[in-house]
Amino acid sequence: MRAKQYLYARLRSLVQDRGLDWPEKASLESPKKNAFGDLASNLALVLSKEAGIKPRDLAAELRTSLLESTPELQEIEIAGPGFMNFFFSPDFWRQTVPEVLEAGDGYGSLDFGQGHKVLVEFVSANPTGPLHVGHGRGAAVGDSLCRILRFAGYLVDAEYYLNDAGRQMDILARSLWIRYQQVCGSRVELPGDSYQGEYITDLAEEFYREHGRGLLDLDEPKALELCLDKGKSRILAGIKQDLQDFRVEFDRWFSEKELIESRAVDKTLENMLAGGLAYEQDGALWFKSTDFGDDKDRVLRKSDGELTYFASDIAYHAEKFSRGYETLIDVWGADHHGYVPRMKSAVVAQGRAAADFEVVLIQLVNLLRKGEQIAMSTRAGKFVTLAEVIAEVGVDASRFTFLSRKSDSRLEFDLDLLKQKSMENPVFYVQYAHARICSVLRKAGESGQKAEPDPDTLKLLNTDEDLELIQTLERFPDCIQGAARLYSPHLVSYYLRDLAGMLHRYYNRHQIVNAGDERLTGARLLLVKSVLQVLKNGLNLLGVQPMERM
RNA sequence: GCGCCAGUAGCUCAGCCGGAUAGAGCAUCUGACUACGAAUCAGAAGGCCGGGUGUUCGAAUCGCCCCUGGCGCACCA
Repeated sequence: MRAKQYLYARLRSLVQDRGLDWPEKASLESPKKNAFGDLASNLALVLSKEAGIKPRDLAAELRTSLLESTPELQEIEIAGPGFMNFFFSPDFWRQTVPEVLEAGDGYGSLDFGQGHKVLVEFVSANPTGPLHVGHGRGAAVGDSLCRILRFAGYLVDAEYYLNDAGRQMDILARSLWIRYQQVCGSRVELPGDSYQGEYITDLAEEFYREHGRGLLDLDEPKALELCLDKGKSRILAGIKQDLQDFRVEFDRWFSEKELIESRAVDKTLENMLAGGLAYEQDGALWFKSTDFGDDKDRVLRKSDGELTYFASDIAYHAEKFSRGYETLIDVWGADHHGYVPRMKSAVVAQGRAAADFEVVLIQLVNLLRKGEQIAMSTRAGKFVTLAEVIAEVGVDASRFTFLSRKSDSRLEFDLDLLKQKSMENPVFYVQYAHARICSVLRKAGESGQKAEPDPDTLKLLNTDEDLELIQTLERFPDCIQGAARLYSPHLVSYYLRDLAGMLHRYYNRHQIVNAGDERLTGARLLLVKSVLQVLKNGLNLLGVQPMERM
């Protein structure tokens, strides 16, 4: 990041000296191959036409003026059709080490978000049953995204939208009511659309222990109301517990029921009708979403007077904006992707830019045991819960795995594999690197070997492995920026695997403690300390614990 | 039928706002512990980037057409 900013500033002023603007398509990136320099740019290629000079000639001119004005640049090579490959002096790179150590837990944090207010809504599972593995993935991604965006300079709140109104809650109440009657010995059948999971029976039995057969004397509506309250609060308490165990925090739990009771939904519909965004037809109220790019108009209020979920979702999102958030991010299951254009059009209809509302889609989790797929069905109550997964493989391995893939592609989650402490399980690879450094530092402490971050000491970090490691540390802020810009936590986990790999390589190649030279040991201790810091910062963003011992 | 996502090494996946010889881990084979943690490392092997076509100096990446798989297309939630 530092090198890039430094070079960008200088290149840009050279471009401006020619009376030109920095072209959109010009790149400045660390190339895949070391031979292509520490940083490489296609600037000359892209600018050539506008500047009226052949790419390689332009590159040569830029090269000359840069080398004269910037001592930090050791060499610039011109390659191929006109790429410029920049090589910084080792001293420039080595400055990264004290920079990391000085910034500490803040290393990698950015002003990229510029205090922009963002609301991330995720999980938002109906409180009709415990969270399962799929919710776990959404929880891990949403939570990690919040952490990353905060680190990147956004003001972020995390919110859980509680669908505690409507038909699903009624079904829950009825399911519980019938199970209760069954526990009391009545011969009533569970309707086909009921929740059939065992947790309902457990709740019914708990209910029985508290009230005996007393509820049987109540009117059915009264009994159902009790069942609804009881079921909802118990299940919600379970969800909250699971999320807490999974290290997922929310700033707010937003109740749909309260939204409706506050008449916010009605008001939103009235406004839409008044503003010509909605119309009545066939006894129903319709949103003219086709005016905003949707492929058909959508119903807001059914002809029987019931609100659709879409109606309360529109009101809810309007409400979020009214609380001052500039960008709304929703984390949804990928099976809801068809809902995205409709929600976008609603946001645009409310006078917001389409980009103010973004949806991160989470693909299915394919749960495996011994290589065999485990079939799941929510309605039938046959699923593996998040709590079970946490108990079996632990929070760290689960979270890291959930965050190790692009969220929009399917994920294989093999319970047996994740319990193994092998390379099949990359979380250990990264945590091991962290623990290894801790161990080295302990050893160094025991024998009183110290690290002094002065320039002369740092100069001893002069091998290829030293510089490679340092350059990777220097890229950490770029990684954060990318993850924040693309809403992609998995980029952080890939980065950490890279960094851990380099550390392991370094460790096998170079002696740190007892390196034979006190100052050399000191220099290497500084280096691994800064690696430790970056591993820690990165793991924190994933919600994975940096272990000191394993 | 329409739309969205995916198709990259035997397996699981990165890379995708165009960039140079396409990467990683696992699995396979060969090596490395009398110094700091071998849960590690070094090396080998492995590819018409689903197929075709266009755009251009340059395409895994962008456009169009097809094939395959998943998911959506309600006055459902």
